[in-house]
Amino acid sequence: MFNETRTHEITVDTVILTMFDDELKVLLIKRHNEPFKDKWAIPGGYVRMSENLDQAAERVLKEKTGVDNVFLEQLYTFGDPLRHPTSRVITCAYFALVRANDVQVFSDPDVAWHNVNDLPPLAFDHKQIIEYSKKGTRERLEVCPVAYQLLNEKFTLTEMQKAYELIMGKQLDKRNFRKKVLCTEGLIELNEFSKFTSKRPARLYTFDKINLDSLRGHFIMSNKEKVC
Amino acid sequence: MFNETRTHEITVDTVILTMFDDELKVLLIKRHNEPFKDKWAIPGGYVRMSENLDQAAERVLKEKTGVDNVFLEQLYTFGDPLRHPTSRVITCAYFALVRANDVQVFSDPDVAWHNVNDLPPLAFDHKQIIEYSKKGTRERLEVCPVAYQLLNEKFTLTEMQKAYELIMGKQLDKRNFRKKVLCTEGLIELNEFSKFTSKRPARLYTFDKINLDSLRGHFIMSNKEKVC
DNA sequence: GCAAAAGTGTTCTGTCTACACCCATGT
DNA sequence: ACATGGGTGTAGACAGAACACTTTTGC
Repeated sequence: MFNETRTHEITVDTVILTMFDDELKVLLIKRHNEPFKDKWAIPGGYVRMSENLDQAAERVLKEKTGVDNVFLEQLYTFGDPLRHPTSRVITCAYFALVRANDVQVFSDPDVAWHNVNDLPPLAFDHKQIIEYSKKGTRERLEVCPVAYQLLNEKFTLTEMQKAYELIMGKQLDKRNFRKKVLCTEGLIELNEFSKFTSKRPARLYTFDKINLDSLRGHFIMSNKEKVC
Repeated sequence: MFNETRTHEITVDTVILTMFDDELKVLLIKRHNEPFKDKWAIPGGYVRMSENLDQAAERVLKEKTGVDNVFLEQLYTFGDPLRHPTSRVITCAYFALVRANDVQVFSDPDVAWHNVNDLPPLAFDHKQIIEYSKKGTRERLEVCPVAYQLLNEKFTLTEMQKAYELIMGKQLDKRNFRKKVLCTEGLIELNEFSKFTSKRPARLYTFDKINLDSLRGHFIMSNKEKVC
């Protein structure tokens, strides 16, 4: 079926997650061409010869969303020979957490946010890649407060708790959550309160940008639901 | 410097770790050709068109060590345009833990085990890849008992503790270690004792093979030495 | 009998979990 | 005054860390 040459194509695919309407959303683009015409896919593109993988992922993210300088990490590389029906494409998957407000609005109906837990039919192995991302985001969040990336610059603790709950896929106890999060390094309590609420105003917090940068890094996908 | 075509080469490189002489060792091969002639490198090879990345890594491992059916996981993909001085090679790095006894002996002086903490000059970005592997192995071990893969089928708890200590890079308390490890699922206490010791014989243990298989999986490299 | 490694429990401390009521504001 | 979401503390369970002596064997 294959001739054993050395030529593969390599792409990056980016799982771009955001939060609104009380749901974790992933950005999908409807394909106009074969293969998988009219199926939805996560944004991706070929890696250029002059850029490294991180740069390629950043470029793709920027091109598709206008979003820049965010939490973006390599997730896993998918290289099944049959993942692309007509050619041999190996893809290095990245995932990103972005603020919904930062993303340019799309007039194009073929670019849309979808609930990560209610996906339409997807092209290639993109369903698997999104599942990996959900797991990766969860594991990442257990280790550092990446959920900030989903929130506005100033946010309430209730908003942050919502972000945690969506990523972790379970409800959290309000008091325990606050106790834990309030001693997170980099979290800054502001003397400002949320307006435009018809209820008691909530205190606003922000997150130290210096620490945000140090969130960037690499990590390994682990398989916690096995032995021990 | 580069023309922006879509042709890259893709390889897998495998960090093969084992344990003997009270050291964690990595298998290195001395290069006979440019680039990096006479430098040491981790074993790698091109991904064939008919195989997926896991299969390519398994094949490379098998070719270089004769070892089969071991803990082997994807680590990270390295794609800096300058990582290879003369062409554009993206490499998907894997790491494996193997039993020293299972590896075929090498008559070739250009294939050798080196202490992971005392490496000779390495080709490409292989030093970085080995550093990633050390970290990845550590994180993996915190989650499941992969250290078994370094030990003989029957082993003493002291031997296992040694493996943990080498991977974790620190000494462990004997009593705490045993308490924790004795309730690991899959560990089987044998009614056999180590011979060939001039001291008190130690009880032997083994590990359930069914559980060993479930060790295989994917995981994400995380960046614990930052925020929180 | 002594050298050397094997084997064995308890206490303390910090972290995670469960859980219910009052507060501040807008309408 | 009431409806709504904001905000707060304590007690029990559990996991990890610190720590020292006795046992078994070969020589």
